[in-house]
Amino acid sequence: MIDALLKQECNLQFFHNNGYIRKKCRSCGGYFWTLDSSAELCGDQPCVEFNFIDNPITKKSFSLPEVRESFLSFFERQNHSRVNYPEIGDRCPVIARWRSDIYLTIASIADFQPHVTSGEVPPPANPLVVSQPCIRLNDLEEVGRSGRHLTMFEMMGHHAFNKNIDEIYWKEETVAYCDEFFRKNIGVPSEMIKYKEQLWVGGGNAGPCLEVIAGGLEIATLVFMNMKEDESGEITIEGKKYAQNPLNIVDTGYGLERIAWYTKGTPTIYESVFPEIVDFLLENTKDDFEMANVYALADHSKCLAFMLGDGIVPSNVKAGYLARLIIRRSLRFLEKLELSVSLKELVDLQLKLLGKEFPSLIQRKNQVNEILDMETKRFFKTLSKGKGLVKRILKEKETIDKNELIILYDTHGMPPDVVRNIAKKEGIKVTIPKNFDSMIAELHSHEKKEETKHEIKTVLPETKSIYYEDHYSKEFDAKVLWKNDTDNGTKVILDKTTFYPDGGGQPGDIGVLSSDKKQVFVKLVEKEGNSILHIIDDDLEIGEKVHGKIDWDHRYSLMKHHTGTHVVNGALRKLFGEHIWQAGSQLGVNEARFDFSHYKSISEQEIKEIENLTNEFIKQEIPVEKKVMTRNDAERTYGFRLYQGGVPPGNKIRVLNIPGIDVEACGGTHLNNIKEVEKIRILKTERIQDGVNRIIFAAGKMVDAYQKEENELYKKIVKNLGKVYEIKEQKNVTNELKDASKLLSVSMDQLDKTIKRFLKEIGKKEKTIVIDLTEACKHLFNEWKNVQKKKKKVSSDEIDLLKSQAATISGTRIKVITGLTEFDSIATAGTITNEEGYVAHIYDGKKLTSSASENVDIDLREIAPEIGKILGGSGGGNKKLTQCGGPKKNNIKEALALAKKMTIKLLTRDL
RNA sequence: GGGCUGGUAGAUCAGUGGAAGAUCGCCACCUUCGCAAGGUGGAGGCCGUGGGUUCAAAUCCCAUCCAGUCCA
Repeated sequence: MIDALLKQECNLQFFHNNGYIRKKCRSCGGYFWTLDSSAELCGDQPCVEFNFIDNPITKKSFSLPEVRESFLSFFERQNHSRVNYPEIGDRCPVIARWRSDIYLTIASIADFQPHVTSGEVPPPANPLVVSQPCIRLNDLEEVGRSGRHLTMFEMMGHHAFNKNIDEIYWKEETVAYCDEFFRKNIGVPSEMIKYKEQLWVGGGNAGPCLEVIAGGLEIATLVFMNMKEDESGEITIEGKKYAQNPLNIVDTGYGLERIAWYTKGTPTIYESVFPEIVDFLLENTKDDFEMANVYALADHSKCLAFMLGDGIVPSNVKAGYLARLIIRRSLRFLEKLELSVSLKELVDLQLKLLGKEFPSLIQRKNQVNEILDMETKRFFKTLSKGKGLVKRILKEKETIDKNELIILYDTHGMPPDVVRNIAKKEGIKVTIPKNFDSMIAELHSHEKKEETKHEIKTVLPETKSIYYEDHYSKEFDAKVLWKNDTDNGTKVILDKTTFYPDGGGQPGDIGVLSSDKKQVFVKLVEKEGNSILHIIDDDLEIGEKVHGKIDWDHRYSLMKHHTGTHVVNGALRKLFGEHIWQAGSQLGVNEARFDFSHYKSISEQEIKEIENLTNEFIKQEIPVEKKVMTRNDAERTYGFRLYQGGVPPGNKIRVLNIPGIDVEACGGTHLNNIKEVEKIRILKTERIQDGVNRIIFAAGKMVDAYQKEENELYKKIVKNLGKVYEIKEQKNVTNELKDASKLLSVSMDQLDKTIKRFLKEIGKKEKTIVIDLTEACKHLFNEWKNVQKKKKKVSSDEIDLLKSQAATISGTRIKVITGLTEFDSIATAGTITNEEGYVAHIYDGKKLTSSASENVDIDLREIAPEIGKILGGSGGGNKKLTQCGGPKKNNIKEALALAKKMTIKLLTRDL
């Protein structure tokens, strides 16, 4: 059925007019179009070998920029527009910021998915042409070895989006353009080109396609995307049903690097793509090396130049992990090649070479350098830690089996071949299972949780959102359109509202709705589609007219925090660089938290800088622009920077612009001028993940509230300390509290409690004069440590005193001691019985320790539980040392008496 | 987003419920013309933090913070 479909779909007038004939490949059975009537093979791999190596077919050999420019300008002449974005120019970034389903840009069409391809958003231009840098990590192992795989490549594409079948152009023109481009611009003779019929499937779409093959190499793919996955579709492909797509999309992909390679005919693609880098590596490597490693490293370093240059921050999550993966692979290739250059220098060279064609990359040079430095250090630290681990395992077990290899890699990041090398040096052979990678995959394959979403679709009346017309509207009149009683309360939908629903990190409004009869409280506001649901604590009737009023203090504080978040974001970017990107955000009435990508933790100094810059911005009293723009206009004007908080659906997006500071697509409610934020104070920063930091800050009045709280805590602590420490100066309260909690290694809310405890435990009476709180805490901590030490070190006077109370057991030479001490009972009893001939039972107020000298033949475990019982507990230990205790501390005399009695009984048993 | 580790002396790490250890480093002394090395002795620990279980917790349980690592 598919064969028939393809035959019909690919039966183009172009082929017939130009003398092409349709043939069936003798090897793979696929159909292809060719001018060569004697051709029996489709020309694709593996049916034929490459025949352009060392034998370039074109007259001219093309460099990458030459191929790119030739392509772009050819299609410009055919009325295609180049895409263009501020900051990066004629392309999209390699990190797919506008998409939530993939991390990396994997094809030129990815630039336009999902909104353009679904028909929801018009294309930025139609038709258009782009040379899109792409990254694919699927065939990582093949890179460098196969001679043709790359992780980073450019996919050139001319795209047309047809609402009707062929309003722009469709199959005939596509093939004609392609033919002309290859013939006239690149110089590929027509008779060398074969068009192979295929079915293309991917990302929920499908369509017929023609693979353009020359010299055994697929140099372009022309996809005619006209189907989409649909349960009620009539065409079945690979078990899934497809129906007609509302758009007929021309999706072409021309391999920039492959075309250059084809014109140069070098042994592998790598010499054609980065000749300078390959040469550079060869100059700097030692004699004995594998060429595949040179190629892979050349590729990876270019990939990194794009990843890091486009702002990916290495991390253990998401796209950041992919960057780290490539960094670590590169570092290992560097080691294997024994190169005298660092990864940083290598990527730097790549940036230098790419700078002309991709100027935005080189602007991030400093951050890229710093990131690579840090990542290199981190990797070697991991390796040296792992090395110790491997050696310890070898010492213990003298072998490393597959389970240990898996643990070493999965938990400790030790690549198996590195483990093998370490073991080899120790003279132990380790075999790596062939299916190691799949074993790791298997390990992780059970982790996915199936999320079942039960979407009950009920048609709800729509609500008009007043808050967008005026972010400051506080009251309104409306009518109840719908209601539903649930466990959480009654939900009502009004015809219009200014209650903001919970979403996008901004909590919903609270307030009241009043009718003629009563007033109900709005607890929660939710959004479902285009309806806004108010969850109320009482009941309202459908059709009732209500007057709504939101809790303005609540909302205004949220707005301050929301606009404040954007200002903080802008300040961070200004201070640290363009790699700063929102990773999450949650607003509150009291405070807000903002997560962002950055490659290191924020220092105390930096916190001050962020705070200062943010407050400086606020003082500039910049008006906030709120506007609704079409997606294309917004992207053209502001770039992908817009999508900080995720990608909004639809063609119209709300743009919040604080000129010169920050611009984002944002559906929240905002202030009219940033001066209304008043001030911002950073309460805390933390590193929530590798490569992701969190700032928690307060805005407006809440700053004072936090300051007040801190002042109170400070006063309380100083008062407690006052009995023992006379504090002369009050310095910066925040800093002093921070220092104190750091010093005592407790969190701020534990500070008061801890200081109280320490004061009690040192039992100090006399007063000490100190400069400030910090010094008082230092002093307190040292005193406390001394007390702890003293407790463990028993004074010899105490020992002598106790020994003098010893009673010799009649008929033996053994002395028994029972007594109380201020010192640690274990230490005391232990010290006594270091000398021969003693049994000691010592109580220190917490527990009773029984200890016997080495030469005394006694099992104290017979005694411990018995005397423990008297104290209301139990006891145990080993033969010569037991401990016991319990809550009934008043019974201690009785317990000690029994201990003595039982000791005598046990020791005189055999007499 | 999910999984797995680890947090004990300045560093690297032992320590599976009963008196906190080893190695290196540090300090002092001995040995030496001096250094390296060796010998003897010593200092250095809120066992990440908070709770719980227990007569008793570095150890078991829960939470939390920090660090590492793998996967999507």
